[in-house]
Amino acid sequence: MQRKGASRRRGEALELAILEAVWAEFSELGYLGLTMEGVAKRAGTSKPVLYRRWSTKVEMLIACIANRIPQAESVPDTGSLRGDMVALLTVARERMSVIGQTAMLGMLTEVSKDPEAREVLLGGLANELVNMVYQVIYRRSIERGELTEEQLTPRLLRLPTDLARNEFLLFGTISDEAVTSIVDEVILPALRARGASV
Amino acid sequence: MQRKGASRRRGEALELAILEAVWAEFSELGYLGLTMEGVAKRAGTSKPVLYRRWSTKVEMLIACIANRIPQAESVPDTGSLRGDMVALLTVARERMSVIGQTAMLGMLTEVSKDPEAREVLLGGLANELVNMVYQVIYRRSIERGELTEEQLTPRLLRLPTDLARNEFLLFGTISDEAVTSIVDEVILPALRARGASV
DNA sequence: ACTGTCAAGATACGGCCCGTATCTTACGGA
DNA sequence: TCCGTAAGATACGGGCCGTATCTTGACAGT
Repeated sequence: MQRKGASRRRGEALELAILEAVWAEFSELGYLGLTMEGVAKRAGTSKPVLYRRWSTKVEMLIACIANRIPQAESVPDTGSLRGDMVALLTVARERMSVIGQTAMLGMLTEVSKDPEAREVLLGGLANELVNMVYQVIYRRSIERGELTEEQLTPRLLRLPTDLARNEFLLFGTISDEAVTSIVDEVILPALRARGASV
Repeated sequence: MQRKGASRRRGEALELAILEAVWAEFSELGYLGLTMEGVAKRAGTSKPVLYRRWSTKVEMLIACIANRIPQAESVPDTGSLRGDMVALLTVARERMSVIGQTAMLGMLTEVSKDPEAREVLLGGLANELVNMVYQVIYRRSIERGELTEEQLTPRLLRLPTDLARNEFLLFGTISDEAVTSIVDEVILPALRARGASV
C-alpha cells in the first residue's frame, strides 16, 4: 500500500514494525477500534501479512503486549508484608492500565472459546504476578518468620491478583482505597486466621 | 418480513416477542452470534423496531436477561454461615451460567464506556447478590451471635460476589472446589480475623 | 362509523470490516 | 546467478452495522 520508495522489509524488522503499528492503533482507537485493515495500513503492509502471523485480532494484540511488557519489574522490599502487598497491587494496577479495561475484556472474550489460548494469556501475563506473590512477597514474609509454607494455598496465592483483576474489569481502575481495603480487610485477615502473624 | 397473515403487534406484546427472540438467538448462537438482524428476522419484525427500543445489542440483551431473571431466589437457611455461603455461591454460579461467560464479558465491555450504564448493570444484577449477602446471610449470622455489624465492611460484603464473578469471567464456570476454597480459605478466615466466630 | 396519529413493518442504502484468493515482485541464500 | 519464499497489492463475496424512507395497520377520540 504505502512505503513506495522504501525497501521491502522481512522477518523480525517487519514484525516489530507491525507490532508498533498495532500499539499505535490500539492507543489511538482503543480495542474496539483496532482493526486488521487499520493496522495493515498504518504499518505500510497488507492484511495477508498479518494473517500469516496471527489469525485473530486478539492474538495479534497479545503478541504486541507481550512485546511491550517483557518482564515484570520486581516489587520493592518494604520490610513488611503489608507494604509489599500494597506495592504489588500498585504494580498490578499499572500493568493493567497499560492494557486497558476494554482490551482485557476483549482478550478474555476471545480466549473464552479456547482453553489452550487461555493458558497462554493467563500463564503469560497473570501468572507473572501470581508467581511474584509467591516467590517474592510470601517468601520474604516466610523468611521474616511471619508465615509458614503450610499456611499458604493455591487460592491464597491467587487472591491478590484475582481481586485486583476483578476490580479492574469492573471499574477500569483500581483506586487507592480499593488497594488498602483489599489488603487490610481481606488478604491480611485471611492470612492471620490461618496462623500468620502479619 | 415474516408473519404474513398475522395481525400487527404493538406495545408490550411486541416487546415480549422480541425479547423471546433475543433469548432464542442468544441461546443458539451465543453472544457473538447475536445480531440485530437475526433478532429482527426471528421475531418477525425489522431492525428499526429494535433500534427504537435499544440502541445497542448489549442494551437489548440486558433487557432480555432482566426479563428472564426477575428475582433472585432466596438462599436456604442451612444453620451455619459456611453452609449459607456455599449455597449463595451456588446460586451465583447458576445465575451466571444462564448468562454465560461471553455475554458477561460483552456486557462489561459495552458498559465500560458508560459509567451510568454500569450502574444499571451492576446495580440490577450484581447488587442483588451483594444485598443477599448482607441482608440474609450475614444477618442470620449476626442473629446467631457469630458476627457483629461492626465487623463488616463494604469490601467484605462484596467479597463473595467479587470472587465468584472473577472465577466465572476467567473460566466460564465455578467448580465445587473453587466454591469451597473461596469459602474456607478466604471468606471465613477473613471474617474470623476480624473477631467473628464462624 | 370516520378520521387523524403514531408506530409497525418492509426495504434499501452506504459503509466498514471481515477473511481469503490471486498475482506480481523483491529479498536473500545457495 | 538462480530459485524459493514471503512481502505486498488488489479484489472479492459476505455479514452486519445503523439509518432513511415509505407504506400500512392499529388504536383513540369524536
